Amino acid sequence: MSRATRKPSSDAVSREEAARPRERILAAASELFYRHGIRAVGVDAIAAAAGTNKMTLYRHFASKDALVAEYLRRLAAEADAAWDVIEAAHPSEPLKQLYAWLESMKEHLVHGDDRGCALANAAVELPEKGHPARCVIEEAKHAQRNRLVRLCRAAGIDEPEMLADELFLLLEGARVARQS
Amino acid sequence: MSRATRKPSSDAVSREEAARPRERILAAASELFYRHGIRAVGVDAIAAAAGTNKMTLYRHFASKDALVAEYLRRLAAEADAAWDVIEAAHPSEPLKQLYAWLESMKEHLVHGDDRGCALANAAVELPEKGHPARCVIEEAKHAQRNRLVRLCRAAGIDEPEMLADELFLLLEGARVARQS
DNA sequence: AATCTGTGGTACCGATCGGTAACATTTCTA
DNA sequence: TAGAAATGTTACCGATCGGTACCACAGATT
Repeated sequence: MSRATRKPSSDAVSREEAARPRERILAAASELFYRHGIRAVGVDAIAAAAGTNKMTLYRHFASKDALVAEYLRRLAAEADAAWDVIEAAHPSEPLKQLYAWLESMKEHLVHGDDRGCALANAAVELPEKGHPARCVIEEAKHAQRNRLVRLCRAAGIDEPEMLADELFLLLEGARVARQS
Repeated sequence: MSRATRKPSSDAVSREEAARPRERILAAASELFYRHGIRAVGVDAIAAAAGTNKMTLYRHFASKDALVAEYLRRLAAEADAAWDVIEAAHPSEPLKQLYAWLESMKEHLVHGDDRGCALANAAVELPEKGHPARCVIEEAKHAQRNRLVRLCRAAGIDEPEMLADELFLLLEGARVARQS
């Protein structure tokens, strides 16, 4: 009805908040994919939620699969950025970084995020080997685990890989258990 | 082409192996749902894999959702039966039961089952609150956890709920991590 | 003013989905 | 053996899916 997505140049604010269609589409897709599942959301619904239409969507993304891949790539990048923030907050204090990470994970578990890990969910919904999103998922998960291992090692823990795997699996388990 | 699903009465073997359509449909659905995901499998594919057709499927199940619910109900029942087998194998030895359970879980993780927990996957694919399958999933997961808690308590463990939750989450995490 | 690019709008395509109608066929049972 | 019940077969329905063609309209550039 009363959308105000027009005239992005005359309004300095809308340049930032009602960003270019590509960003709005990605934002809408993120929310809908996470909340309702990837296969449950059609491209029409995404375009509508982004305040645009299907054509514009397909001008920015070659296919729905490409959009899904980009959605997961963004998630992986955000997770990596969160790691960087924690690292910057406690420079050269790996143990504090570890605690900060655990705290942030706890926060995600307690509030919101009641649909678990978006990457893991995507892996469940897209089991086909050749899907362009699968390699994104696997790479991201490996990166997360490696980063955790590195941190445990830097913290001087005896068996860094053991603890990292344990934490990693516990976190994944908690996220998947929260849904049921 | 050369299906031999006819004449179940004249052949004593086919009475057992090529069972009634309802069982064949459930078996086919179980395999397809687990391997490719629930939303990715159509009723036509299930009927074809079961050596029958869509009409017969709909004579035994009111809808696809009902079939999904029954599929999950069967899984929960099988898991419960596995518990009973372990319990019967080591009567009044809860610690041995616990080890046997861990061993069987390890077995499931190492061989096959590379798509994780079917119930958890279903929870990811069917996030809608009102879906008939959701209550089945939640009830089954609660039952699993309760049984594990009871066993830990019977084994004389100090904080049975703590250990049970830890094992439970680790298992869920391992299963979901195996996919990525 | 003319043009070019990005976007919105709409209508449409072929495929597939869950689900049903109607009828032929087989199998069980009385 | 005759009828009842279950199954097989085919065609179809409306809805939705991912994806595209075509044209109108806006803003920026020259």
